[in-house]
Amino acid sequence: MPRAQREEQILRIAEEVFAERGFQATTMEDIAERVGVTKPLIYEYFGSKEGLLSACITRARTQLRVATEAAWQGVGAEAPLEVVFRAGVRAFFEFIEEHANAFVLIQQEGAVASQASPLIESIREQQSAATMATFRKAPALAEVPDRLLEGYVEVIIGACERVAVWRTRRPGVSTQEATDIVVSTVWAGLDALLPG
Amino acid sequence: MPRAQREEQILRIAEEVFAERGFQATTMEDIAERVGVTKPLIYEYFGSKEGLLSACITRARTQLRVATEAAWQGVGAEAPLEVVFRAGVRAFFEFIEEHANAFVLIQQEGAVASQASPLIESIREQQSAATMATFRKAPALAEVPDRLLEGYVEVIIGACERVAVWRTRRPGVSTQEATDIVVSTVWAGLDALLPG
DNA sequence: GGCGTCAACTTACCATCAGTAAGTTCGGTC
DNA sequence: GACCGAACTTACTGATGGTAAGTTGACGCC
Repeated sequence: MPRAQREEQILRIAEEVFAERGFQATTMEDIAERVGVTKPLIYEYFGSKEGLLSACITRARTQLRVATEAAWQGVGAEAPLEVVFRAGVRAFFEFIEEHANAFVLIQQEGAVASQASPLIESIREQQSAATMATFRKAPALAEVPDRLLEGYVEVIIGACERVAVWRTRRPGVSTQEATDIVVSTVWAGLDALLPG
Repeated sequence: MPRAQREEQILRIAEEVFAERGFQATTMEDIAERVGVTKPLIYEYFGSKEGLLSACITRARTQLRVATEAAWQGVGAEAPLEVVFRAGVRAFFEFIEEHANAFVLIQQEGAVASQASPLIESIREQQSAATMATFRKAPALAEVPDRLLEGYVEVIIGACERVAVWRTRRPGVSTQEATDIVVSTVWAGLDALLPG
């Protein structure tokens, strides 16, 4: 099997196994066996156990970024800020629903590995930065100082993550409802920043 | 040295070492050496490496609970909801500032260990439950359905955590400012729930 | 004052698993 | 049909989590 294809397969399976058993409890041979190869091949491709986890996380990060960008694209650049904001939040909850594995992985493996922790943090930073960029484009928010806006964006990122976790314990809550909770809580505060 | 005292010493040092190097990179002998005993004694007292981490986290959870309760106590039960709310948020940021070690530990070791992840989650749940209980006492929120209120509480917990992390990258932000960001963002949404 | 006993602690060991060195196989290319 | 490089394996090492079997010493008790 060509390398690129094998790597993709390993990543898919590793994400699954890590999510099931946790990083620590998973051995490289567990994964190798399930893929149908032997350990050294995985070391050849990913360097170490942490390297493999890192690759899984990086993959998830890219997928989330693509999904978020698509959502904003879909709503159009000239839509009112609230609509853009809502589209991004909604895309997040839909992404989580579709990639439950990746979410469990990230949720559970906050940082077994010294490398993983910053990487997971980098997912949040990616989302913060993207949200900042979107807000910065809105003329209504032009006057708001950077630092304050950054703080608000952090509130949003934290709120989304926590509500997503809460949803896993409350399966009745739809993505729509989750979106509404975040938007309605935070929007009023954000709205107060707008002139008038 | 009597057991209770030795256990406390081990916990203090373990929290330090775990926070410094990360859970995985820390060996039981690192800790034993720094304490001035040998490995098996720590196993005798805490059962396993995960058991030791769990004990560290549980300790931090208790400390946070005590700090939060003290803050609410201090403000009085009849204070307006916003005042009580603000006191809790502020206590959180002050706690984080005083217990940077514990916060790094929890932040970094989201879940090396299968046992640790639910325990860290239980800290958030402890804070959610306490906040829920406080809100439920407020007559103004009596009409709000449980599930919606739960969602709002999750937003608050997530916002606090994320802003706390953000602060570690932005050392200029005071606890007062962090409190203001969370309260001003979320309060407007919460206020909208109040009748009138 | 010796004797038992229990808590605090150590020495010496095992088992597992991350990581590696040295191949082997095989498909394509000249 | 000899060469070469990519994909892959066998067989090993070393570190470290965890444990079994002591040792030491303080304290109570007759």
